[in-house]
Amino acid sequence: MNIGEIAKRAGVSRSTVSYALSGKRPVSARTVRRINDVIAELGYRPNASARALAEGKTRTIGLVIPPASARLTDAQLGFVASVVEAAAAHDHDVLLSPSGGDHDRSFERIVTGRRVDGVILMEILLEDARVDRLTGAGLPFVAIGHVEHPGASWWVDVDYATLIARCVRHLADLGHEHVVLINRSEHLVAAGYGPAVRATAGFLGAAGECGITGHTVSCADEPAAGLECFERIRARWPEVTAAVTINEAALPGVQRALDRAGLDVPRDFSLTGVLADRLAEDFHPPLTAADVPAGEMARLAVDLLLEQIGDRSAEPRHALLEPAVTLRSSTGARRSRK
Amino acid sequence: MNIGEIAKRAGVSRSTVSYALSGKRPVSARTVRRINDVIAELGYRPNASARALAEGKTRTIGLVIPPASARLTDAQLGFVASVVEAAAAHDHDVLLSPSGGDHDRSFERIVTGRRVDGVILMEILLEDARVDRLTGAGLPFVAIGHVEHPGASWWVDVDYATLIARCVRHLADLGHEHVVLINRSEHLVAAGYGPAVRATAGFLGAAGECGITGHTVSCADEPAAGLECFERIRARWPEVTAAVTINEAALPGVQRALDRAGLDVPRDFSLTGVLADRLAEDFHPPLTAADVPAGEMARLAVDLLLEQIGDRSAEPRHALLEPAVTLRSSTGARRSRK
DNA sequence: GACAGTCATCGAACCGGTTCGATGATGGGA
DNA sequence: TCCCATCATCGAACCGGTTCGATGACTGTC
Repeated sequence: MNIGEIAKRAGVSRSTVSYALSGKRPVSARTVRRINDVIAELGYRPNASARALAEGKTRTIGLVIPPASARLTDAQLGFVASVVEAAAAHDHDVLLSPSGGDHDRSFERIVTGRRVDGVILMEILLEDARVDRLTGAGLPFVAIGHVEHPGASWWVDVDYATLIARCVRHLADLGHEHVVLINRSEHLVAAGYGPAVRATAGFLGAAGECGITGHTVSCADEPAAGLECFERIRARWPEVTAAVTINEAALPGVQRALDRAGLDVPRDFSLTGVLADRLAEDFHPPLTAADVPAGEMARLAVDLLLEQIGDRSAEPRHALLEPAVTLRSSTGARRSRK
Repeated sequence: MNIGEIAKRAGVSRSTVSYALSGKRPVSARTVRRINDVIAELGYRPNASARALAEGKTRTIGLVIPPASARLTDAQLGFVASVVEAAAAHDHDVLLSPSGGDHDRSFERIVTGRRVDGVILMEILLEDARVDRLTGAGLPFVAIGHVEHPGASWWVDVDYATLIARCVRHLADLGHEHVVLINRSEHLVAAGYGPAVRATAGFLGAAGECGITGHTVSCADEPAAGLECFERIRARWPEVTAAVTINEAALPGVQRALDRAGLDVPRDFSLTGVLADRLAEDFHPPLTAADVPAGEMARLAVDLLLEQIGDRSAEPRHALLEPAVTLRSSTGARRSRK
């Protein structure tokens, strides 16, 4: 069941079989046919490890995911699936590696064992040790999200600052004067998680420019936290008439809180933010929001990575996506209170 | 940066370095120390492909997932993450392969390329060609779910039939006489997806035994479908006072429909089923339900797979989990109507 | 009919590990 | 003092592919 066996049965040398399969040198049509017949008969497939060893290419990319303990969000899940599909479309496989927590052995295995040709790094922090580690190891990689000073690196990200700012301006245009940002968890903000930090910056900047009052709150990535968080907002800042959010997981809780308070969206309260289209559309009413296009980001990341693998000296490239804020039904003009 | 280089700098042969690293033959303490010093200095790590080729083991397991087009549910997502963690705990990596749709090249690559030592197969159908393919190829595998006639194979599953039957009996005990099963999508039922089919069987069987009326409906795996589905149920069978479900994704829609209809749970309507604990707890009120313990199943599957890989002639084993139906607050005695 | 130029194929080396049998050094016992 | 174990280490073969330089057969030309 190896190439030598095929060669023997076809009456040729091992190298001829190899060339017949790869097409890297001409082989007579008759010989190719004979070899193919034998291969079909025996159901032969080249051994991936042997090929990887000889070629120095594994045709595999590593995908570094957050550990299971930090429950993956819906968006992250979609991203993983899309990366796998995009890689499959290029005949590449995907090796998963949890990182963070105590699972850094896995990350090290991937980085130093030449198991993969390159890596896609999810959930980048503004300062991220893994980025330095990969740069140091000389392993091609594409980051999802970008560090504070990206320098010469490859990455794909959504421009949270700009998109959140657009949401704020949209609300200001509708007459809202007191708005709140429902951010991701305190922990992520403290750790310097890009989207959380940049959303805050974009929010406060735009609120200042528009001359309206902007409050920010952190909220754990769970429905229960969303409910609790929204009720706290109502209690603390009753004058707030609109919210902006990037916290997808908290959304069901926010929905529940709105229902419970008897607030009609958008008549009594407006809600918008940066969220996967699917979630925005599942809300009642559907949310005016900018998409987080996980599928597109995945495809882009894989394309960039393969480009980099193909030409190790290529100029670093990146993509900062700015999906449009899609108008749905969750934002409306502020009504005078009382 | 290869073993030869280490050997040269440490003044020993390649085999000595190999033995020092693996400990498969004794090496003098002095030599080990010298070798380790050189390795630490150069940051050497053995090449995984070369090792896999020589050992005939890749230390990698394949995880066959549904294609991204069939959006993964929350439970599936958690399962993937848990498999990766469990494998990492045994110093194994996980290679992902979407299957179904037009992505079967990827599945074939995994199966025939000796890229993995074994496979975990998600989302088994009652008749599943992939099971036969793997059996034929002689590649160790553990199925999540079991085919109709499992024969001598390895698998892990939740006993949907029994659990759903328990839910029905629980409702019957509370006095409910007209209950409905909210199943997964029509498509899955038709394709012979185990949980959907077995849930139906368990539901109808128990309803018959208890002498109550049981209706079944299919529902796509989306919140919107859940809402629509629940309203159809109310219109068609107004006498129904309780529902059993295995459709996690439809839950938010069901919740919305209950709210909209002004039904109080459990006073006016009871709801139970087989669902991930997390989702059951996020419901309002928290659902009385049996858990789908994705993490435990993942760990079990990995353990079984590694056992099988370690001893290829081991007797096939399987696990049919029967998590308890946890009483929360969503089921109550039927009130006489009107 | 000798010669150059293709074309198809072969053999050997290589990728970077593991493993087996052999060998030399050391020490203990008779 | 000789012999035999034991211990540490070495060299070579092997895993299953790819790739390079070489070789022989065939074709066409003058």
